[in-house]
Amino acid sequence: MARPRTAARTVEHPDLSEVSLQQVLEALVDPVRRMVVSQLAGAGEDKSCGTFDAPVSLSTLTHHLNVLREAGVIRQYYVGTAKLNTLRADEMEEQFPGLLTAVVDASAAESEAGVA
Amino acid sequence: MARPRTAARTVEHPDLSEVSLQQVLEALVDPVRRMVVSQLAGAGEDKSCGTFDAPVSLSTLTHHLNVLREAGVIRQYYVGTAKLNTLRADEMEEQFPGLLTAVVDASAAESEAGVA
DNA sequence: GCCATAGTACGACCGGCATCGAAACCGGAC
DNA sequence: GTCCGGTTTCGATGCCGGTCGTACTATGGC
Repeated sequence: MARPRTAARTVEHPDLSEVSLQQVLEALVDPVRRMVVSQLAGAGEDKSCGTFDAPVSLSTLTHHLNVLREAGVIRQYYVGTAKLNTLRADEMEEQFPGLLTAVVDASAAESEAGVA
Repeated sequence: MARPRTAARTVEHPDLSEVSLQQVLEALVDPVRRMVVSQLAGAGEDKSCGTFDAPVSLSTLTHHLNVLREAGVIRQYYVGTAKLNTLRADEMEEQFPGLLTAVVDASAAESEAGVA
């Protein structure tokens, strides 16, 4: 595969114009993935794979992160051994106005209600 | 079953406060159901079951309408032999602000782009 | 009463997705 | 070089939801 030795591992990210609404909705419909998105939105900071609080195994979590990345919801990049994740909130807002916000807000509202 | 003979057939609708975000997203993630919602939003008028343009059989369409109703997205009521469907847009907006709008708008934008 | 029309209920089939464990991998620390 | 922690890949499994056909019910018109 002629993998470059010197370059840091890179990750492919779709241009949001190539992502379908269907993909985004499928990405957001899974509760685990919505948890991830919520935690990213709430943290305000990038999180590495291992720092998510999700009731699944690590391999499953990796899968979910892949789905989110392919749907253009998150961006991933390597820093040393860690792989950090960040929301592509601004780009999403441009391509699907209000969508991510609505889901994150509703999700937050719901978990608040659950706590209260 | 002590089914009343004289009363018109009635349909059960959930209170939107009892509907979970999960349910709504699951309802909106299916392309056929999103078609239905888009057509309802676009028509501005109530549509009977048979008037939807969807690539599925009638029984499947009935199933989709049931899912949408149980998710609180649409309201159904009988008029003679017809069963009319209408969006619960206002209530949805209150319970899940911006969500339905974002999906419908994105859906419309996407199909426009497809046509263009 | 009888028929036509509109919609529904039921059961079956099938494909896809979430999930996991185990093994491989990679980069950095020592 | 060697080890380790973090992350990914792979294959297998199991479940859930979309789909359909058919049989059924209900309403309204004749």
